[in-house]
Amino acid sequence: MNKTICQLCNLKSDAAQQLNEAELFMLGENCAETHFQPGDIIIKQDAHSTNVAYLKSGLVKIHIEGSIKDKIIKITKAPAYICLPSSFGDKKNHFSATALEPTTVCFINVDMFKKLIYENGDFAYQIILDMSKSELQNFHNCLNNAQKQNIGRVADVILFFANIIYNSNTFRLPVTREELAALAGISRESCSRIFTEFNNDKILEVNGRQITILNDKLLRQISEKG
Amino acid sequence: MNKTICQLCNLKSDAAQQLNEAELFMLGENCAETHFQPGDIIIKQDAHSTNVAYLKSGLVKIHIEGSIKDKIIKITKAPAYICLPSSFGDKKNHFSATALEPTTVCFINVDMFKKLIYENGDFAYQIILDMSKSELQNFHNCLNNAQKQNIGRVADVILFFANIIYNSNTFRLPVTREELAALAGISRESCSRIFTEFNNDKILEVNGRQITILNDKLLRQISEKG
DNA sequence: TAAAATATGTGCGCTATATCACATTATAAT
DNA sequence: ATTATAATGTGATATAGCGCACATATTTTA
Repeated sequence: MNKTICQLCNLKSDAAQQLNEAELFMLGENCAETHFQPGDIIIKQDAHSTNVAYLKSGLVKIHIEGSIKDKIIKITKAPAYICLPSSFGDKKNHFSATALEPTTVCFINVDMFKKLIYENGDFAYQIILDMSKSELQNFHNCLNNAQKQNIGRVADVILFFANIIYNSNTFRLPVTREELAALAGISRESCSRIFTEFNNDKILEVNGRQITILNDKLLRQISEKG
Repeated sequence: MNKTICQLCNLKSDAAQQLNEAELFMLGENCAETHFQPGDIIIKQDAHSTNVAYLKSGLVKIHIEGSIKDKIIKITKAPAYICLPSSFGDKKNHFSATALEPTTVCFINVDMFKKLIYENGDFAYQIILDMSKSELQNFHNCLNNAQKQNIGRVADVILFFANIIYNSNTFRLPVTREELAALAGISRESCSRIFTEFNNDKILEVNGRQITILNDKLLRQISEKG
């Protein structure tokens, strides 16, 4: 396992910022930094999980492979631990994670991670805080998808990219229409039609994957009303 | 705040079982045991959250009040911490919790709870383990609801009561048809029709809320196929 | 640069399911 | 016991959105 120098890292997680020099050294000794290109699989569903994955930089999709279609659970940007719950308990990956942009991941030995939880209360608390926020976010997503109709879901996804991922009203989608549909939980065709509609109604300017939000207010209304 | 004697409690959570005498004493000093009857509100959505809620005995529904309809997120039986993620971070209840059966809840001061996380690594680790399992379960539920059609969702809910809650093929539903529909994410009418169908097809014997599973195998198939 | 493979757009019919309307039956309140 | 209230069942209707089929455009590979 390639060793990493965590002490010098300026992209530490909130939790790792609670660690002292000695703990950071230990962490580095049990940590492997790996780079991924778009499309590379970072975590493979159903595989044995022996490491905690910390997303140091980049963007990934968390997805689950069904019999036919792939369902995208969520899109996560750095910094974040990904698929943390899979690392505990049954030690099996419940989901896959695939890079959408060039991405750096630190794989941390799960026993070392546990040791840090046991020995550093501040670290443990930060992990719990992270998991709490993540879980509430997930619930929010699930409910949105459960209650809204297609147009609202697509509006949601666009606002998510604009506000959470890129902090800009102009951005290039990191996913295909098919993936966007899988994230919104709708069919590719419906997704396509809604993009056309948004473009015609001057809510978006759509140029392939290049998106500009023209009518933010209306888009929000659509997202809220469902 | 009524004091509780946690040392003598034989319904301790996995986490609390990691505590020593002194810690259990402290816990008891910052803990109020309260009883609820079916229909009683245990946690109110949007209210300020100052306590962690431990479900010592009984059964509750976790739900979110929409503008018109109520969506039931999940049903949780004792022993379990409920709405834990709401207690951290923004300290606001994101969901409501309502008793479905006579229920006992221990409200634990959140600062005491944090203190235990900071000071006892085994306690912290158990909490993380609990949250991990709970989150994976939630994901599973969300995905089911996202991908299955109505008949599969209803089959799911019935199997959930039989296998997870009551461990029996004969049981009395603790919820109305309307609530069951809100849990499955479908309309009351559709739910009603599916019950009739299951009864006609001799998959279930339905007598109001009294349910007997007659054809477990078929019910599982329906649940899996969606 | 050509060819193959993906990705995307769009018309059309079908079906699952929500919703309305109302009858009927339980349950709670007086 | 009797009324009021809530819960449940069921027919009829409307429609959102899926899936198919195929055209077109874009990207990748050879």
